[in-house]
Amino acid sequence: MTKTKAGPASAAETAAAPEGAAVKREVRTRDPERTRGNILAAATVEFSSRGFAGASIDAIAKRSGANRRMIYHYFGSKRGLWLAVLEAAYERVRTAELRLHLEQLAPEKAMRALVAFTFDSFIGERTFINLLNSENLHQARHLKGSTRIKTMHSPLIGMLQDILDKGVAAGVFRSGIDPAQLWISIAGVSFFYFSNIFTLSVILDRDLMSKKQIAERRAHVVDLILAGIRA
Amino acid sequence: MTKTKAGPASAAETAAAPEGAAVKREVRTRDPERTRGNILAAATVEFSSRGFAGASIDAIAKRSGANRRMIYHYFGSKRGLWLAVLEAAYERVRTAELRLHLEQLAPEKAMRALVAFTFDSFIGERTFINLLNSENLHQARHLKGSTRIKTMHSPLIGMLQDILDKGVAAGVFRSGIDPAQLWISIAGVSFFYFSNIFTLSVILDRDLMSKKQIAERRAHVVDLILAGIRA
Amino acid sequence: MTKTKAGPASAAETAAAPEGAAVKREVRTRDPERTRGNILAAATVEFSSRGFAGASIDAIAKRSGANRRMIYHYFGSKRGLWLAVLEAAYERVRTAELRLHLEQLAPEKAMRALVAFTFDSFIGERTFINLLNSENLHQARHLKGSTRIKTMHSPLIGMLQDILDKGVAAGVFRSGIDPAQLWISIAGVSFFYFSNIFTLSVILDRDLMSKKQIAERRAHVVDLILAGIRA
Amino acid sequence: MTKTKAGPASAAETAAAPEGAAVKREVRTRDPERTRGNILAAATVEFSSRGFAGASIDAIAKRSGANRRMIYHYFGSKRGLWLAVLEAAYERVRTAELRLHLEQLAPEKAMRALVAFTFDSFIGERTFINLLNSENLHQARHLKGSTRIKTMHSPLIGMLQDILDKGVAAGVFRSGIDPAQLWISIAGVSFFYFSNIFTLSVILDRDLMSKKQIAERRAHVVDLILAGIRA
DNA sequence: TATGAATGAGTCTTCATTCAT
DNA sequence: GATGAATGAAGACTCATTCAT
Repeated sequence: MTKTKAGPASAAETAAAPEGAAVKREVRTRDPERTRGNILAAATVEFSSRGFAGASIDAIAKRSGANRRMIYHYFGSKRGLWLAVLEAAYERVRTAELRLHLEQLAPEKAMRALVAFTFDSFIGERTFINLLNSENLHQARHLKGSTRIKTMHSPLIGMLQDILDKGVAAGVFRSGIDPAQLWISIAGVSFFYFSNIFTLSVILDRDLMSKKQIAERRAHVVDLILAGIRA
Repeated sequence: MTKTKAGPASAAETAAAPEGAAVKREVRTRDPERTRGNILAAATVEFSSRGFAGASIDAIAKRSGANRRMIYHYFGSKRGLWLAVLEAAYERVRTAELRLHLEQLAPEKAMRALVAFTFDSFIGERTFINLLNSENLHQARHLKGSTRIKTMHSPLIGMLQDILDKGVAAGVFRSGIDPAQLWISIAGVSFFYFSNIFTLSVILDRDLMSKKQIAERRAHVVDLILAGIRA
Repeated sequence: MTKTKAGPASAAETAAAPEGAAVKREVRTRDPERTRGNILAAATVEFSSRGFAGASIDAIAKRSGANRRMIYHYFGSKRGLWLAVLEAAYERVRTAELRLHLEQLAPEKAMRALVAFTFDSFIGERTFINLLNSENLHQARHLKGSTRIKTMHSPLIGMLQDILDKGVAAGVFRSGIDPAQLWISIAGVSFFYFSNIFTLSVILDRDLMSKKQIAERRAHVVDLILAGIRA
Repeated sequence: MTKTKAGPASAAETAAAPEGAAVKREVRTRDPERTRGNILAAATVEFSSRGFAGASIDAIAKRSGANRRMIYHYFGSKRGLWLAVLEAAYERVRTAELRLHLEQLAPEKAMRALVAFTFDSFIGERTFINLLNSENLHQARHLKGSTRIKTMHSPLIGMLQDILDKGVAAGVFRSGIDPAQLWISIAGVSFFYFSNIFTLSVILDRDLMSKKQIAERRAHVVDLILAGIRA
């Protein structure tokens, strides 16, 4: 993201910009890449914590340390900014998924790892959850128009297919399981827990945010899925 | 628009107001119950389709056919109205759950019925999903203050406990399954599909809203859960 | 315009509101008719002196002494306000025209009076001129939608027809003159002088605003038209 | 968008830029005359169709294909640009007037030609009309400061004087007519028709833009003026 | 109970203009 | 000569809420 523009002063500046915090720079040099990045980071926080309608351009500008006008310069509109935030979030998730290497593992171990990875990816990260919920509230209006996201296919489904095939061949998994359906289920049992963690905590009268509860949930999820596909 | 003060003919008119539709009455008699109900119905639509921040008091007033001031009269504030909407939604869900009678069924059949019921309860109903997502976006701020909802415990968990116990005794289910965790899983695999149906449809490039896809999902969900708890 | 609402205090209040000036009232009682009127008066000044785009809702609100929000309450939008201003202006002009009684006069005298009246109606009144020019800049977009203005036909054309007929019968006017064309000409020779008075003053290097120049113009206009239709 | 520094092919390209159209060039060479001209053409369109306040520097920049900054480079400010547009418009009109040669014609024929020429000069050209109206809205603020325009006296008034003198000498025109007043009248009966063509069409319920109506108007105007000055 | 009038702070967005390169 | 980045003020319009009747 950072464009090294090789000025003598720039090295120090690009060093540490606390992401998400309001940025105050003494030296206001020109750095479009940085300005754009700051806005995007600020918008991600605001949008994900308040929803699309609840977030305000003003607050985003303030948080990013940039001028309000710059948002329109770089992103055109509130919706344009939202889309950029969404795309960046998807990209981050997909990138993380790509770092997962399960080819060498035995089917059962691989599946355990994949489920656990999916579960863990939601811990301490409401950002993506909230963005997804908001986008679904708007019926994926923005996502539909994004060619960029459409081409970012999740590698997880391909991995699942491979693992399932190997497991079936090894006689440990039952056959006939649609990997896409299974992926939705794995994501679902994890996502729902974190997405609805606040209301569920009230309804069930438990603190689902606690480490203990999360660990229990993790174990349950892995067990349930593994048992669910066993031969 | 024309206002005629309570004539003798008005009694018949107050009878049936189609809930959820914008109400246009020639004769506007005084009918607190009705006014309140109209506002609540209108607010449910607006809140669930636009989220808390996205919904406007004005739009709700217009849709309900009531005066803007009446909203404050009956519900105090936007947040008060939101809470009332939320409570009513929970109540509707709980009431539906109570109509479910699984006691006489064999454990497996009962479990299948319960999973299917949960799944079906989300079909064609984004209202509750959206309300829940919005409430979680706000970290259950309103729910926490509602004594009414806190006492409305879902009967499903109790049912699950019974079914699991019977199944374990009959040797068809494995033991050691936490009914609350299982309930979250059942809800999760169903909820996530419908909650994220728009983004998932784009990402997976399938029309998940189609009857065929929903039927497939339903079968997968029931199978997965049943297999997941089998002895 | 003033709606006498027969409260004991209202009499004093409705007395003298200096039209067009910023209104500051100590007692801020409710008086919709008055608020609406104040806004309309303020908008007329702003719109006519700055054009549609140049006028600002804020300035109109300030000048009217009303809240900015009230403008939207009463007129819906800037364009709605503009239309109301335009309609009121047309109404004032038509009303003035109706006070003209030329039936008893001899044809030549009547025609002189009508031309002079038309000319005089533009003296010291840029309001209507500017509104018309702005509306034409926008291709009569608003006027087209106004049923109210469409029904306000100018009585002048009918009068012209009568005068022409009588003059032809008396042998003082030539026949075959279209009253509508003549009306456009009478209006044109007067309107253009006042509408373009500033640029013409510069180009011709004369102060066309001076009383002397205006008197000369008036004489020329009356003479030209009279000579132009003479038999 | 791609910027290629002055290649050998660029010479041919700078030849003919269709004035008034948005310019898209692959090769963007340095051509001050052209850039200035493009801006001026774009500004003429924007200003004349939206008025001074309604036009935006941004839109002009976009339409001209030039950089926003260039406008300030060449014209200093929005007002400076407006003045340049106004001056160019006047120049075009004056140049057209100079091409009119009436010296050889008999007084009546010459006068007819002059009136018809004036009338025709407004057909299909709202540009100048709108610019004049806007400038008058601002009380000729910019025109007053333009030494250039002040020296561009309309040759028409001189021509009128000559024709009137010849006509009086020949006994066909009455004496004592001020050529400046007559010029204003000739312009007025023509200008007003076209300037207010939209509102008049609505009010009179006729399509004054139609060829038939314009022809009728032209005949009326010529006849009226000729009759108006006849001896 | 019910209503429309009224408010001030807020919304997103665009304005003309200047700065650094 | 030419460009894109950056700015603060202003644009129209909507917000949730309260007041007077």
